[in-house]
Amino acid sequence: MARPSRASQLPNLGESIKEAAWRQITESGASSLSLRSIARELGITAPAIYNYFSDRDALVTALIVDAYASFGDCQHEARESHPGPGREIDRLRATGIAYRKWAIDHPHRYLLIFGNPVPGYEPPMQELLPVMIRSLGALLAAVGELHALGRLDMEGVPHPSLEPGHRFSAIMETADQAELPVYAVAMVIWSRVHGLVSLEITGQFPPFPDAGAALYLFELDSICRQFVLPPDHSATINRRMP
Amino acid sequence: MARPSRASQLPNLGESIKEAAWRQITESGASSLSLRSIARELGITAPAIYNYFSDRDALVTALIVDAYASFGDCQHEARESHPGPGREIDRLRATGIAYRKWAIDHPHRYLLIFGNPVPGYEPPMQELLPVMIRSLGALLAAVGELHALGRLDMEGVPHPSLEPGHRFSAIMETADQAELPVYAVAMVIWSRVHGLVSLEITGQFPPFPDAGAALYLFELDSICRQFVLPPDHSATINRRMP
DNA sequence: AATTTTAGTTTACAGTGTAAATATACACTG
DNA sequence: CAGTGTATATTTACACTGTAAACTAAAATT
Repeated sequence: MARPSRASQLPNLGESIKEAAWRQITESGASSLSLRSIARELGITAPAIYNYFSDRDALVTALIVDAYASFGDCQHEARESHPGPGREIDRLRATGIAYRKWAIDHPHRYLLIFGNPVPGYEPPMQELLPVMIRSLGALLAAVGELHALGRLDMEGVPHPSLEPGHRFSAIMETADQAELPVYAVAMVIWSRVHGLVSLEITGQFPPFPDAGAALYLFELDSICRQFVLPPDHSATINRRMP
Repeated sequence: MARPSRASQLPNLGESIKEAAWRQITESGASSLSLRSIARELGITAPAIYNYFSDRDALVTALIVDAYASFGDCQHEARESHPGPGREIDRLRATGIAYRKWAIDHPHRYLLIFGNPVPGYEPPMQELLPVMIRSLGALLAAVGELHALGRLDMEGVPHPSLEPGHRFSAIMETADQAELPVYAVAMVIWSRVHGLVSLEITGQFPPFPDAGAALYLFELDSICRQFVLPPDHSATINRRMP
């Protein structure tokens, strides 16, 4: 008995493996996923998985790619739900709201891609970069269009210069030099949003009901107030004078 | 041969185990630590460790407690390095600076206590709460004294109400109801600082030289500008009128 | 129909955490 | 000092993990 007849085996085993992996991850925590128990759940033997994923790491990478795709979809959909001129702030806020919603709906996926890496896992950047860029591209676009309208307040934001040889250099080399501060602002926004969300997801939060939602909305407001200039008003005027 | 003579064994084996564990963690990543390889490094057998730690989890807990203690020391030292009245902002900033410095000096310790938890590890809150409270107490004190001086701008900060039965309820029940917004502000500050630092530590950062330091200083400034009112000025005056 | 490829199985090996039984060095007691 | 008890290790054993190698039979191709 070396191979069951096709009738008795489920089609699309590759996808089934990933599904089982997600099921396990979402209940038993992040990196306690085991090839053997996946196989058990699917009624096959463990080495059979190696026909679809060369490695445990390869499986993890596939999961990460899927997670990034799902996250990226969610981000871009949110942004595109407020089309048209004059709604740039709505687009920025919508991506922010969607960020937390997706993270709370899929905490383990969030931690898988943005948390600290799985034990021995070294992420293959070449494979992950495209999906990473796309998923964070929504925020970048939202900030970028505000900048294009002259409505981005970059006061005090450090103007970065390129560092060659870094893992993310590929992203940056294509960018316009003049837009580098936009990246810096996006980075700050991302870090704030990530800070709150990751603390909330990992349970390191105060015992206040709806604290997550309330603090998150407060932070979105803070972000808009700090970085977004009011529309029109001809040029840049100092809006804060003590 | 069931037990080597005391001359040939190292004293304080309990501490030696933790040291070996740290050595392994700092080089081979967070949760790839193995009792057997610790034993190998110390020239003993694996089950001997069970005389000092009832579990692999117990060892991890001990490491976490130590990490919190080191982190807490660092935080309080930073705060106390600017004593005296009129230097409240210095104290707040110093704890902020120290926060990142400690995290960068001990990235694995940082991820161990503030990152996503180790695979199957369920943190024993009863044991960890005291060290957690103490370590975050420095920030809380820095924010609290500003509040006591009427220099804390809590505009828009959500006023939380208590939620019973939460893991952290013990902390909060002792707190003055009127000081709850102080906790909220401290929480926001912590989340911003944690967001930047955790992204920097896990390598999810743009390829800009010193981006971490520059963005971090920018965020500290943002925090002070948003939450700290200028001294004196009799009462509270609206400093932002558009 | 013969051959090759595909997609599984079985077997095996080196890891891991940990429970149970065992043995000995040391500290106490009679 | 002899005898006992306890602390601290070792040995052995078990269940679990990822994964490499050999093998086998179903399906596709020639």
